[in-house]
Amino acid sequence: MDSKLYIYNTLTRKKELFKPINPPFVGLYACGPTVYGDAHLGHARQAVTFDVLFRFLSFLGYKVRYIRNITDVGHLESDADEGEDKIQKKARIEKLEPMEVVQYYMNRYHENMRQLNVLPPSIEPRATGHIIEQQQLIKKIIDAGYAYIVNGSVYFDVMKYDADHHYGKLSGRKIDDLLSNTRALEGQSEKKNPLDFALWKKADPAHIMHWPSEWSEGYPGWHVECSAMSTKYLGVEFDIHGGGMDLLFPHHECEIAQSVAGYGKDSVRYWMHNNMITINGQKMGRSLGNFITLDQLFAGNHEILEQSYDPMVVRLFILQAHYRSTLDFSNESLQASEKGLKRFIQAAEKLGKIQASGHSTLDPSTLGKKCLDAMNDDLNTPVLLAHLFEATKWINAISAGQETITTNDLDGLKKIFSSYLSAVLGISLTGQNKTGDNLAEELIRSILNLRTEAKNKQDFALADRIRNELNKLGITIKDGKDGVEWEI
RNA sequence: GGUCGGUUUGCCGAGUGGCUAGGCGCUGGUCUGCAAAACCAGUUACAGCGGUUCGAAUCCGCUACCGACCUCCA
Repeated sequence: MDSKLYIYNTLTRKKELFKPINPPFVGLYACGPTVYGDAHLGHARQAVTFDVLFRFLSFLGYKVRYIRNITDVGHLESDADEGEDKIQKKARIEKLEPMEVVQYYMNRYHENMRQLNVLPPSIEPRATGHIIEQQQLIKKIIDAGYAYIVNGSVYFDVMKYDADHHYGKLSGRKIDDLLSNTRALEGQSEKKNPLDFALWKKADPAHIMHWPSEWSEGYPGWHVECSAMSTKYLGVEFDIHGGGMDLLFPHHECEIAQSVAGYGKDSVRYWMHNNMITINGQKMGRSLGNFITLDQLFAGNHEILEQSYDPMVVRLFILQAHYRSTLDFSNESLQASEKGLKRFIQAAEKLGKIQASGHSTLDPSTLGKKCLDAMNDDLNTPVLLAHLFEATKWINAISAGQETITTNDLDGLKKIFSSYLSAVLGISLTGQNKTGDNLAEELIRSILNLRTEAKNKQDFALADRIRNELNKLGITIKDGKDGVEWEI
């Protein structure tokens, strides 16, 4: 395994040569969603980013164990470890079991991932299924002296930890700065210090999800699940841990502290963080309420969407930017990606029909290396795509008879398309660019446009005929002052 | 306020001390009954001001603006 993959390590703020701890095995962990709402574009970016990493490592020949968790308990709504569990809140509002909420949104998440051609991870552990592992880790941290118990809750002692190690080394924070910036809730906190975070919380009587423990009937804190589950399946030390940049602090910082405190060493070799999707220059986020869900995107069902977008279009849109840059949502950009995808699909079709010749007028021999170099450079998917677009230009030229290619070179070209575009980037080129539903909608829309034209020409006989024909199919037409509406 | 990051051609978005990123759009062309589609060609920018350098969009400094994190968030 002699790869030259460089990845940007948030811990060192540098691109580093990737060396697995136990080649050819690679352990990869990425923070998945908290399932209390539909997945949005930001979740798609996280999932696609680490899916591509998973695919590329596998492509390079590594045996990758990819863990992507589902958070189904434990994240509270407000700061200072107070407030209501989000899943519980949803359950209370909708009169469901918390596990029903979890199952519902998890199913929908999986469906969205399938649509985006995101491969299932090797293991998808859930926090509620690893309460014991979390308790074991908490116990280790207590035994090591880095946690204290108050009224049945267990808190991580950040000051004590920082005295021995360095709390803030991932996010570049200093404990003094953090302290001067905490919005401390004076008085009622059980914590010794506002920076301390909960490892285990005693459940108040209204709390639905709780488990027995030696400290109290309660539930695990925000950050333990990832530390417990990653090390359970990947070992105390593993290769890569990823997630969104917004998890960098405090979530991942706390994970490091927990590992060092509990296991006596850092668990993670390479920390990777994908950047945010922005909308009008501002971060898209659940808490900001400015997000577009994937279902809305795929259906065109949101006021700022001019049309629906195929999941593959969304995937290509995401991959046309580097994962560490912010990516701004706009209809124009998505539409540009839609055209680009079409270009790839048509090139792939042509590629299957090209006849080889005695000699090549183009030299595709270096293309494979360029593609590999792009990916090796911290997963530079936009550059890889640029090379692949270059290849489509060649394919078009060969197809038009302007250039010729040998069987050998043709095979090479085909191989590059299938390995990089399909296998590594996960762009599916089946040509099923539109779902059946979207196609039907567009057919109806174009028929209605014909009718509008007829009406404009005073050809009411034709216009009425179209309406009657559609009526027979159960489609009702409603002429309004803002245009034609229809429903089935 | 602290920490970090960004400012690239009409839009999105890579990149690098000297050589065309790419996609979309636009313009022109090929094709075509017309149109569309498709294809081909053209479209050379790097916030401002200083500095380092033979040479900087690329390194350094300052200024302006934008954003992220510091509270749950992918």
